[in-house]
Amino acid sequence: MARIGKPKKPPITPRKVPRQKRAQETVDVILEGAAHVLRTVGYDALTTNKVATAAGVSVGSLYQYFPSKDALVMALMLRVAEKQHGAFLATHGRVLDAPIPDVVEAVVETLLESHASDPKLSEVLMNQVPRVGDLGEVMAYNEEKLLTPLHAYLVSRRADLVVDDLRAAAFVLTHSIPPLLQRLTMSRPSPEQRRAIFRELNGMLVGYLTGRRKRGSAR
Amino acid sequence: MARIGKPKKPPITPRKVPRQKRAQETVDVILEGAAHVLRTVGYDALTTNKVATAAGVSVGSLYQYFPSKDALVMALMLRVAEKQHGAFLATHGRVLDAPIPDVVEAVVETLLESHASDPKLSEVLMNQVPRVGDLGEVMAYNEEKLLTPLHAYLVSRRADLVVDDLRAAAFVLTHSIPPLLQRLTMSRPSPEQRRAIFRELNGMLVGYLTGRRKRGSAR
Amino acid sequence: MARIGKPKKPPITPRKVPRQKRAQETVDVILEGAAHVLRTVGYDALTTNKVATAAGVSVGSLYQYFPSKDALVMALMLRVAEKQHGAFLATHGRVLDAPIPDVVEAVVETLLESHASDPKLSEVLMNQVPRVGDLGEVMAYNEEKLLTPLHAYLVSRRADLVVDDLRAAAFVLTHSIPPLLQRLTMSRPSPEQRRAIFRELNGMLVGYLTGRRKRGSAR
Amino acid sequence: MARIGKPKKPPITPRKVPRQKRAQETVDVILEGAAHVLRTVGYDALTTNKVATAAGVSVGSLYQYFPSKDALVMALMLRVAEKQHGAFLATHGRVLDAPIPDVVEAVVETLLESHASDPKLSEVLMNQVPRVGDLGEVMAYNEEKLLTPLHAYLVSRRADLVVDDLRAAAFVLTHSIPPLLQRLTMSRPSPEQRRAIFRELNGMLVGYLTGRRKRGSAR
DNA sequence: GATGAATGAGACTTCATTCAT
DNA sequence: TATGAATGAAGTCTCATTCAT
Repeated sequence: MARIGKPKKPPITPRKVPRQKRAQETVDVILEGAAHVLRTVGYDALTTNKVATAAGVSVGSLYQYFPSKDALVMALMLRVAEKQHGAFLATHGRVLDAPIPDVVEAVVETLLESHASDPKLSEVLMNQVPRVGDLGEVMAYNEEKLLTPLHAYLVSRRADLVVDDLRAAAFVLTHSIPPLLQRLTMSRPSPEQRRAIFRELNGMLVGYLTGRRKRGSAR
Repeated sequence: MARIGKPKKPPITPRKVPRQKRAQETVDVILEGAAHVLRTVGYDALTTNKVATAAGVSVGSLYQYFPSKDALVMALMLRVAEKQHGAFLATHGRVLDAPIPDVVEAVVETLLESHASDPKLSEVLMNQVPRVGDLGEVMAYNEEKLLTPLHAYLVSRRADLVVDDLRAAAFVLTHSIPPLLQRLTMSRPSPEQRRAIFRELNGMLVGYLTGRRKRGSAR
Repeated sequence: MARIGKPKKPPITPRKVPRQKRAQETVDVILEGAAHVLRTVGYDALTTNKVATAAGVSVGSLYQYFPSKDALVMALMLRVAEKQHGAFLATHGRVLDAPIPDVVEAVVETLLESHASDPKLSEVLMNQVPRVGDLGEVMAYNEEKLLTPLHAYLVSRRADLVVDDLRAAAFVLTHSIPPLLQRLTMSRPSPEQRRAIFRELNGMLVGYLTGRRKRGSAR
Repeated sequence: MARIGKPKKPPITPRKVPRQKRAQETVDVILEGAAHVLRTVGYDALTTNKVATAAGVSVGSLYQYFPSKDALVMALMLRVAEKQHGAFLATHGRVLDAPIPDVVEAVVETLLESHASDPKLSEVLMNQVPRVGDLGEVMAYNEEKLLTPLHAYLVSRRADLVVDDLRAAAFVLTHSIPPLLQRLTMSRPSPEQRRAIFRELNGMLVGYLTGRRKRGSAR
């Protein structure tokens, strides 16, 4: 009575790289459709047919480029993450040599804004997509992406910091700030609340890194 | 692994409150079955039939006590959260009057341990259960539970703190520390790594709250 | 660009052995439905939904007992083959000690009739079911079933035979007669044609085995 | 492996007769592609796209020459059958006047070898292609092709035969020998087994036709 | 109350065929 | 004429939930 396990999820890597312009457009259109469906009905209720309809293409076309529902969602996640990471790197690069409090403020602001630019999509991606299998790996990978440049930055500014273990510090920052900002966005705060929390967070980080509570404060 | 949109969205409150001992036992057995299935195959592959089998009861009996799959998972989540919250409250109550660094250390330790007691189940519950609908509300509610006692605590120790906005501070702490600890557990760190990160986190929190980097440090 | 092969056909062994009377009835009803669909539209156009409808049950019930379309067809093939084999064994047993020409005639007659009793189903089973994978193995197995008793019979009557290599003879007979009879049935011969061919075949076999063309012929 | 009922049942005759050399080459290339795919993955997994890829042309081009998948497979079957029939006719013509045992041996040998030249393709064609609709007709037609020359031969040698009903005899021979040889090839026999079976078969046929067990045997 | 067989909507995915470029 | 992207009907199979026994 051979009982056979679940039949191997379909692959998740893109099925074919679009070569023609039309094909690339189709891919874009599908991803936009996926984003729309995700925002509208969430991950669980997303179906490949809904996405195809929303994108104005046939399911067949969708499967031409994405071998499975999860491959589609993954591609969208990667695209979003790339955009967010790009924003982070840009800001980070711009303020590299600024005083630490300015860096903290700019970076936190940027991270916050990357959720805010498409809050519903971010929320769904963070809260509804199950962190399992390939999807889970991609999410973990996306979160880890902050770690390396952050650690490098801490090292480069070591002289200005009071932190003992830079690697551990990078871990703490990488894994506590983004979730916090995500929950902040989710909680739809009033502008005052937002500002207050933003200020507290900045204060905590600056104090943690430099030992000083505030810009120029000698306490 | 087709996740199917629930057809009718049945009620989510327990169908009947078990009054008799045997009934309560059945409920326990079912919840243990659910926990087992969750640990074993994850949320997506959990089916009510698997749970019933794991629990050694029939699906029919399961539906006698839980009107839907979500009600079942929710009940389990509540039970786990209650246990974790109880541990938090116990620790918190025990150290109420201790020096702040001791409180921080004790509480962080407790939170960390509540994942460690059943890591696989915690992981699945945190990472795979979609935060949507009733389930999402329960999860948000569980996370928020920390906020009130934490805020009350900050108020009670206001004199010892350098924090400006206690409510905002409570928000920051409530929503950054648990995710961090969850990710720490997930990353299966070596004991040294774990200790280092633990130390950094404590340092950050104590510094943030008291303005002093370390216990007794005057810096 | 990982290209992944076909996603492992679902298992083909029965999913559960029916324990209750109702369940056994359902299984029977489903197999009858499958036979009906096979006769009506053939293997290629058989769908699990059509079978379920024809059987008056839901697809779900079908999948409760047969994990895939091919498992269903296979179960039916086994059932049919068993019946045919039973008929063969009965006849064979009955005439064991009769003169060889009588045995040949009786056995050929029986084999021919087992196609004739449900010619359309036999035809579909023989001609449309692809002999691949598990299905192919079952078909080969069914064909081979004749070999063993036939060989045993030849051995037991060795004294009366002029055949050199009994094993090779069994192979030749096993693999030439059934296909011939199947094609005979398929060709919807007139009774005279049928009788003529039947006579030729018997003549060929008796001559081959005994060296004599006809019953009592000394030629 | 969903076999999908063809929606519209398009015509099955070649869409255009290739007049130009280049077109004929394309047709050849496509048929070779089809043969390759058949050998490699079998009939069920054959898709027009796979064939086109294997042939190095586009699907569009394939449909330029073959109006449907079945037309394509049919064309290939006809081509193979023609080759096999040609070999049979050649041998048959060559030994027309030889002693019957020589004819039997030569013809059986030739038939056996026509499977052996491309065994995998033969196997797929015989075992996996459903004998339905046009495809079924072509296969039946291919099998029948032997009947006419065989009957003519028997008539021409009537004087040397002990057979009563030449038409019935032709039917028996036509429909029993090829399937037997096909199963012999399929069973991958050792050379000895092959020879033994070959000998038995020849013995049976010669005995049947001439009444003598062996070449020159007076028995 | 318990059991577990039955239900059936609906998800995912494939692939023969078409047609704009 | 060749190309290959697009189409979409249709098939297989799952699983939350019900209900007769």
